[in-house]
Amino acid sequence: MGRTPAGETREKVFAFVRDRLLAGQPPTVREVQEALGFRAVRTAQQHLERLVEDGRLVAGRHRARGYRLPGSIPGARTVLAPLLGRVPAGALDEAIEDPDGYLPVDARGAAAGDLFALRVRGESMTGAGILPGDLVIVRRQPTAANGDVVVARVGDEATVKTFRPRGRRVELRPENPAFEPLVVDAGEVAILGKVIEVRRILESRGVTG
Amino acid sequence: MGRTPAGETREKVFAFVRDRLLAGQPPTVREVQEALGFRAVRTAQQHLERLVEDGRLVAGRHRARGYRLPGSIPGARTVLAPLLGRVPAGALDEAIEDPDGYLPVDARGAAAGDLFALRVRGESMTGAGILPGDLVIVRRQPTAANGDVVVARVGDEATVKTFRPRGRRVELRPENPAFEPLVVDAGEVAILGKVIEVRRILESRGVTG
DNA sequence: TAGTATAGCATTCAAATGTATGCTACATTC
DNA sequence: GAATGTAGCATACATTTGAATGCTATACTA
Repeated sequence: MGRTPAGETREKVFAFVRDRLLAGQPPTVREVQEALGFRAVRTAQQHLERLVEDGRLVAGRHRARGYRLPGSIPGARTVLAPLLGRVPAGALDEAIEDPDGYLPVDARGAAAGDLFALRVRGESMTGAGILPGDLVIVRRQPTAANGDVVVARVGDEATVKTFRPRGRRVELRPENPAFEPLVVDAGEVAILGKVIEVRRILESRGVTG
Repeated sequence: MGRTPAGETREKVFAFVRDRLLAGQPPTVREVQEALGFRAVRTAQQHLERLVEDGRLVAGRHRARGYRLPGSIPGARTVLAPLLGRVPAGALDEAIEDPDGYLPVDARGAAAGDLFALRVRGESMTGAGILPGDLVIVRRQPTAANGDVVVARVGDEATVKTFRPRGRRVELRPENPAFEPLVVDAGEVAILGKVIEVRRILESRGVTG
């Protein structure tokens, strides 16, 4: 097999490895070989070595699937957040054990296990551009700042609302004039987490799972 | 070392593996062993086997770091869509070479290279829940169906609008009464793609770059 | 008390996988 | 045209890593 123009193949190698890494599937050298159509392992290996030399990849020595992107916690940028079918009445951990699927999320600044996703029901947040059926990505945290959009549980029901502390009480404010704010004692509301992203799927592709 | 209460250790094993998988770092059997403090590889291995039997994990045969969460093949359907800083006047491909970053997208039903992302400017689509600053995930396609939200280019400007064919003309309709629909000859408008997803980042985490 | 299932340990084997050696061929440069 | 750098191939080797064999000990149950 003849050679290809300078640098061209290497870009393809890098793109392949990068995509696999960001997708959470570190490739083996032989997977790179196969993906690029090389007949020799060594060829893929050399491309990877060059990418490491150029500082575009870093290699873990003798580690299976050991290539990583530099300057990043190994592969940790994109994580899969479990999509919970319903907000559980009990512990959140239990619901996470049996998700409806997973959403790929850029987790920069959030720990892997701290994220989950919910499907929004009702029109109480349409004023904030959160429509029924939208998916919210939530970072688990027990408190929130004034104005944060949070997932909170009052009694057995969990809702998405804007968080407004009112002294010893808490206002959970819908962003829709047709709905009434809910004001309860701080002790009666449990903050499950903060909404860090909203997604709307316009064309059904389902979710991974 | 004596035994621990039934099931307790297995839960820890599962939690460890799940967290590692969701973080994009599939563990080896020996990493599980070390993390749980087992003195024998076999012990970790057996726990993993049981988790597979119970259907809580799936194992790739003889694959290094081959354990996965069932029903989700992490990354297999997740691709990275390039985020274009501006809609290019010229060919889309050129802009894709130099993106502002990447967004992880569940690509079920779409080829990897067919997706890109744009940041929405202006308030012309607020009625459809698309706010300024939102990110739209776009699948490249030259045509669209009536009612699709599309990215279209008229002259040098690209906009996000609802697509309404009007015979030989095309109506690009904003979803905001404060804006006027744009009606032009079909020849004057180029459909760059269809918006298949809308995202809003409520807490700055940047985008994968 | 015997029986069974679970938890764990020590060790070995085999497959997967990273790494190295040596070679040919093409393109560019001097 | 020789030198040099890049691209690619075939193969061998070493480490990592998944999988297997056999054993001991504890808890629970019939």
